[in-house]
Parts: sequence; structure tokens; C-alpha cells
Amino acid sequence: MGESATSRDFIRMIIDEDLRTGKNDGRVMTRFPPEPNGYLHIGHAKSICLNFGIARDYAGLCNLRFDDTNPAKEDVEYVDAIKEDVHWLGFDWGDREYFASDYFERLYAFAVQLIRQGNAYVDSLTPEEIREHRGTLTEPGRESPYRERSMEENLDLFERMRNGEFEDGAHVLRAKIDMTSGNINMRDPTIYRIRRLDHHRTGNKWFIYPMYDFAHALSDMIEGITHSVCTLEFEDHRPLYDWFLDTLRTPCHPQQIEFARLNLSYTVMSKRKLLQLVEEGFVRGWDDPRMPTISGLRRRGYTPEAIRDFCDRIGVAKKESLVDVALLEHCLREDLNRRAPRFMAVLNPLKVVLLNYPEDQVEMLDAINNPEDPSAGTRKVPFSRVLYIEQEDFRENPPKQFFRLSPGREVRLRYGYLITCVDVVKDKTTGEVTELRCTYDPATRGGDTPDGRRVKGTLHWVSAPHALEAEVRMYERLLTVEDPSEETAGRSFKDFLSPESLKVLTHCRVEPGLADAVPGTRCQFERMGYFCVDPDSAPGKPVFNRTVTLRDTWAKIEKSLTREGTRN
RNA sequence: UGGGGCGUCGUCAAGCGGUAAGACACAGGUCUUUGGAACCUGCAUUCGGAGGUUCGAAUCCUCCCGCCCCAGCCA
Repeated sequence: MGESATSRDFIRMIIDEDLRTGKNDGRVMTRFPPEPNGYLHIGHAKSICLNFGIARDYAGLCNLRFDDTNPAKEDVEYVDAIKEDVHWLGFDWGDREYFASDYFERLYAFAVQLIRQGNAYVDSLTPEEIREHRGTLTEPGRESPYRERSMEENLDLFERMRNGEFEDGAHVLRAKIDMTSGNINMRDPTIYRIRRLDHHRTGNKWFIYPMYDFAHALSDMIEGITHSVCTLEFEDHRPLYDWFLDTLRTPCHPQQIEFARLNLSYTVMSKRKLLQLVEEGFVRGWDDPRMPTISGLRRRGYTPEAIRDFCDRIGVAKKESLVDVALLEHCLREDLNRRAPRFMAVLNPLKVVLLNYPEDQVEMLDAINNPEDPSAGTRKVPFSRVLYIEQEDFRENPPKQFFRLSPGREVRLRYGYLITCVDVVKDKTTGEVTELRCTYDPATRGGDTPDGRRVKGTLHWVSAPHALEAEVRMYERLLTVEDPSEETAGRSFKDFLSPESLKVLTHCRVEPGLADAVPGTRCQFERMGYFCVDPDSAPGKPVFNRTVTLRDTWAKIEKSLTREGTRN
């Protein structure tokens, strides 16, 4: 059962009640029903965690079912990607991998039954005429002149639709319900349309394809789903869902329950918009590390554990909400902090020469792999006379509260020595600082101070002759506004794309120990953040993606300092 | 002017007639060889609003206000 500490969501409360009253013989069965027309994103992860989580908590089962009723939009590329993503997230559907298209023959038979019962008819109005007959939100619709066709004629026409005798749009099969209903979904909804198109699974076998409402309700029923969880926008489809099952007097009747889909700040989530980002080249593909897709998050370095934790924490309710992306990042950091091995990497190198360090000496110093996990052990890091430190760790004129390196000041090199800056070398023409001359204190090997003196700053570094050159891709949020759905006055989300969402650093220097890291490897670069080896890496030439920064107290201080400065 | 939903802290979210959990964010502090992590403290006299019922209401009733979804032969 679910955790006692966290209260249960309204869906689990419904299931508790169903179990208490003995509904469904105590069986709990859910399904995750993606349409294979795009890649899964973090919003789908919420649904996946919900559906598979319910099955796990109630000792039930969750099926994976592809809702592949529209061959115009679907593709096997997507079904493969979806399977990979669900597995990667940590869920397993066993052998229960289903496709709505597997049920086409049975769905057809159900449609015939509706015709025989007088509950469906073939309509030969044009799409435009159907729209005109539908009425509006405030005015009732009008019945189609074809509504009272005889059962024989309907049967004949429907069979000929199946046989491919008509062009697209010539006829549709409609449920005969109520053209005056306040719920537009009940105004004789279309249940089959002609599509002379090959389907990615059934090939050229079918000329007609069922619509979502019909196929979904019956697929749920066929699989014996007990609780059919979907998002809010299907709320007013529920009467139709129930109508199909009631009218066809099916042996079981799943219960549709709707919850609010996930919205994340600074993120677009609709498949349509994500597709646009991909197709119009704003990102490099569905798995671009800036994308909120599962494959993008994976490539970025997210862990499935962090995503699952996030989904647990956001809860499930019917209120439409905008979740702060900071929560997702928090979950990630919490997970990575525990498990990511630490390394030193200098992203923007600044050369440091230790004047009093022997010319040819190299020492192998001990470094802790993960302070959160003693079992991770230690490693050796080479130290020599010429080093690199981070450019931002030196300031010629340090602002107050800056306690990193500056002329005359002493800092610690992590696991190394205490050094003091004695000279600054600059480029004569640009004035840019190109090198620092420092002295080191031989008594402070490892970073200890035998005399007990305190140094406020500890910097990461890398030995110049030993360092490995690497490319690091720095990501920022893709969008500049919290809620890109607030498209005002003809502005689209594309107007809010951040020009700084990707910055590539090509001459970074990392510890030599990272030379053999394989793609997907996650680590922390001390003081800089968490990073993940990208598939674009070549042997000896690694490429890293910045997964997420560390919490940066200094950045906040500096920000408030500049605010103060501009105010004065 | 139709139908269906939703309104509790900046953001999520518990609460189900007995006197507002928790998380993130934010602000302070302790500690620290990552300005990381960890730890401590603070953060809704009030639940969209107004009436009403009750000894007692975020929870029940009435009215009002606001927001979201629906007029695909998409899902």
C-alpha cells in the first residue's frame, strides 16, 4: 500500500472505497495509453507513475496500450521510443503490451452491433455540413437528413466503407444520441471515418479507423480495466464513454477518472509545441537536453529516481496548476548528491604557476570520491607546478564578501595546498588576466593547516600537464517566462525562447580520471554542478552536459550586491 | 444566454463539522577542505467573496465573483 505518511490522492480514495464495497471483485487494473505520435515528456511521467503506481500499491496490473487509431499521425519510431522511456523510468508491463489496432476487428463488430440496435448510422454529409449541423455552444444542433436510414442501408454502407469503396470524407459512422445535448460530445459523435492510409501495424488492411472515444472505452473494457485514469479535458467525454459501454451492454464497465495534467514553469509541454521545436530546428531533436521529454531529461543526466520522486511530491488533484521547475531540480540534486562521484573540472581555465614548486615534481594527492558516501572511496589526483583554476575564482578587485583568490590573498586548493597570489600577468593589448603567479605553502599538503589558520576560500583546480581537454555544454532554461501558455496579443511561446539556453565551452580541463567515462555517466564537478557524459563523446575527447547547477549561495550574494550597487 | 470542472501560503498540496500538515521557494543562523551537503529557526489568526445553519465551519446551505475545458471525419 501507499505510504502512510503521505495522504492518498482522490483517485486512491475512490479505489479504497471501491475495494471496501467489493466493486470489481477487489481487482485493480489500470493502463497507460499513449498515442504513438510523439515522444513522452515529464507530463506523461506523472501519468505513468500514477497508473503504474496504483497497480503496484493495490497489487494490481497496469497495461501499456498504444492508442493507435489515427495512422495519419502515428509511427513505429514513436512506439519504440515510448517503450524505452517507460522502461527507463522503472516500470514494467510484462507481456501486456497492447495496441488499440489489435482490437480493430472487434471494434468493427461492436460498431455493427450499434447499427443493428439502431444506435448508429452512416452519415453522408460533408465535413462542413456536419459542422454546421452540430450547432454551437449555446444553440442546439440539427439532425442529419441521413439519420433515419434503414438498418440494412447502414449495414451495407458501413461494410462498403470498410471495403474501401469510398473516398476519404464521403461517409462517416455516427452514434445516434442527441443533437440537442448541452454536451457537444453527445451530438451524434463520429465513431468511424474513412482514411485510405497505411497503418504502421495493420498495413493496408483497413480503410476505416475508429475514433478515440469509441476505441478507448472499448479497449479499456476488452482489457478489463477497472479504473481508467485520464486528464481533465476528457471530463465531458465521460458521458460518451459510459454511453458506449451501457449501450453495448458490455460485460464490464471501467470507471473513467480525470486528474489535472502537469504544467511546469518555464516549460512547454504540449506535443504539438515540442514537435514544432524539433521540426523548426530550435533544438537538436526530441532528446535535446533542453527538452522536457523523457529522452531529453535522460540525456541531460536526470535519474529515473529523481523523476519518480518528483511525481510523488507534486500530488494528484483536479486543480489546474503550474508546478515550479525548482521542485524538479531539487529532487534531482537530492538524488545526485547522494550518488554522483565527485571530480574537479575547470570550465573556464586560468593558468596558475606556483613559483616555489619544484619544476619537474608531480605528486599524487588523495581526493574523496563522495563525501556523502564513504564506501565510494578515494582516488589519486596529480598535482604539479602549473595548474588551472576557474576564471571566476580570481578577482583583481574583489568585492566585499568575495573570499576566493585575489592579489596578496591566500586560498586553499582542494586536496592540494594553500597558495598565495603574488603576481598577475595580463595581456598587454587587451588587459585580460592571462596568468597568476603564486607561492604554495609546503606545510599544507592535502589542504590541511598544521598551524590551525583558517582560509575562507577553497578552489577546485586541475594540473595543466595532466588535464584532459573536454567540451562542456551549459544549459539554461529554454524559455524566459514562467508561463509560456499566456500567449498575449499574438505572441507565441517561440517569442519567449531563451537565446542563452545552450552555451558550449570547448576548452575545459577535467581530471585525467574522466578519460574513459562512458556516455550516460553522471558525476559532480565540485563547486560547479552535476554533469553527464553525452553520447557525442569520442575516446579521449569527452563531452559533458551540465545537468543542473549546485545551489549557489555566492551567486545570490553577488546578485544582491549588484542590486545594492545600482540602487546607490 | 449551453454543458462540464476548479478556487487553502509565492508554487504545489493535506484537510472530509472540533479550532490551518508537509514539500519547494524565500529569509536568517550553526557547521564545513565543495560559498555544496547536513542541521536549526522563521514563513496562512486564515481557507475566492458575502450571507446563513451550528456551541463550533476551509469543511454543510444560499447567492455572487474568478479561472479552465468543450463546437476535429485529433487524442
